[in-house]
Amino acid sequence: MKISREQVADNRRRILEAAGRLFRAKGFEAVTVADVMKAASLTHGAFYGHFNSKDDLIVQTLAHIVSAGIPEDLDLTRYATTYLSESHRDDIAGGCATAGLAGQTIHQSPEARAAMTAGLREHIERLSRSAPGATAENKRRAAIGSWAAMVGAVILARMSDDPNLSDELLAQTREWISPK
Amino acid sequence: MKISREQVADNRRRILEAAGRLFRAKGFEAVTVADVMKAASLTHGAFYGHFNSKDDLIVQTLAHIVSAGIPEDLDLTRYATTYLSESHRDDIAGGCATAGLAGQTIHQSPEARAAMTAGLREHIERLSRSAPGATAENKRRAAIGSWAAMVGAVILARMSDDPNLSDELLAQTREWISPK
DNA sequence: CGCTAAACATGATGATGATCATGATTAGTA
DNA sequence: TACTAATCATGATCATCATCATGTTTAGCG
Repeated sequence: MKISREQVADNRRRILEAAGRLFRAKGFEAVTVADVMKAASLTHGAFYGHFNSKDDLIVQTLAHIVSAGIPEDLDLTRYATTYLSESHRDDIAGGCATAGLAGQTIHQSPEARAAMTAGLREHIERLSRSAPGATAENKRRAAIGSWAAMVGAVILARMSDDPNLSDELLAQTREWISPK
Repeated sequence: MKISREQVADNRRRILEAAGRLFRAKGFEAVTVADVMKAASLTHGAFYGHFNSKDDLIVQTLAHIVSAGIPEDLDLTRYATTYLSESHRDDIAGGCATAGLAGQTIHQSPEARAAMTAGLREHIERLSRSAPGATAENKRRAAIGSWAAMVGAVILARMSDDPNLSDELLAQTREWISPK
């Protein structure tokens, strides 16, 4: 059965969406092509009509996730509060792609790293605008420092199997960031 | 051929050592049991005399890495400088296990997460002692905030495919941490 | 209104890798 | 000095995927 152009575009979108959630939830290696296609309500055979390979899917997915979802005008303090919330920590599949996938992307293809790096650069610039500081350089420093702490704290909080320690990591980092 | 007790103990040590380096360098999934055994100068068949499974190896390796190598009396500022150095960023196989494996451990067995959490708790306590701050609570906050930033910065710096951005992430985070 | 090629489903194929089975050697012990 | 069991090497399994091959349907075009 052939499918309409809109249907095809929607299928591709659903595949990328499903892949994004699954990759964040389980990591690149633990997710199979069949898993992704099933989550997108398709069969594994249809996959290669959309992508050249699983590596290709990873790159496309990263580009798709990373470019979307950054609020244009964000307040760093407010953003940090949301980012370091328990609900964001618990929403791995829907949460920040950097926190969820940066560690894994280090071992991926150059293209995948490039996609993530592009997102990282943009994110830092976005944060710099609303960061505290007199000079542009100070703002950028605050943005990078805060961003590193946010990403690190969420990763550590997700890794900890002790709920109290996990909560504390988020809370202390929240406090630690704001007064600076 | 049977082997002397010391030889066996040494073999096990070499397996854990090799696994530690390989896991950090390539991630858990990308490393095969045969890879590890080869790096330890043994054949894959001997593996199951030492460990029950690959998952078991992961747990033992994490416990082994995490418990070792933390200086008893460290100065937080000095430690941060070393941690956020380019040489540490580039030494993935020999560098900090938290930065190298925390992101992956989230998706591992409960035992693996427990091993990492134990190391994390100990590390935070160690850092708290030398952290700046009037009260114990302030010291702990500084330790957690700094540690989150260090881990996050190294992960992001390793992920970036742009050397300049990577260097900047380390340098800015270094500056961002110290003045507080 | 037919044609053609795209889009998907189904069912291989092939490689990889974790784990097991077997056999040889010898350290440790009686 | 003989015996036993531990340790390792070699060579299977067995399951899991990524990827490919083929067939079917039909959207979109002439």
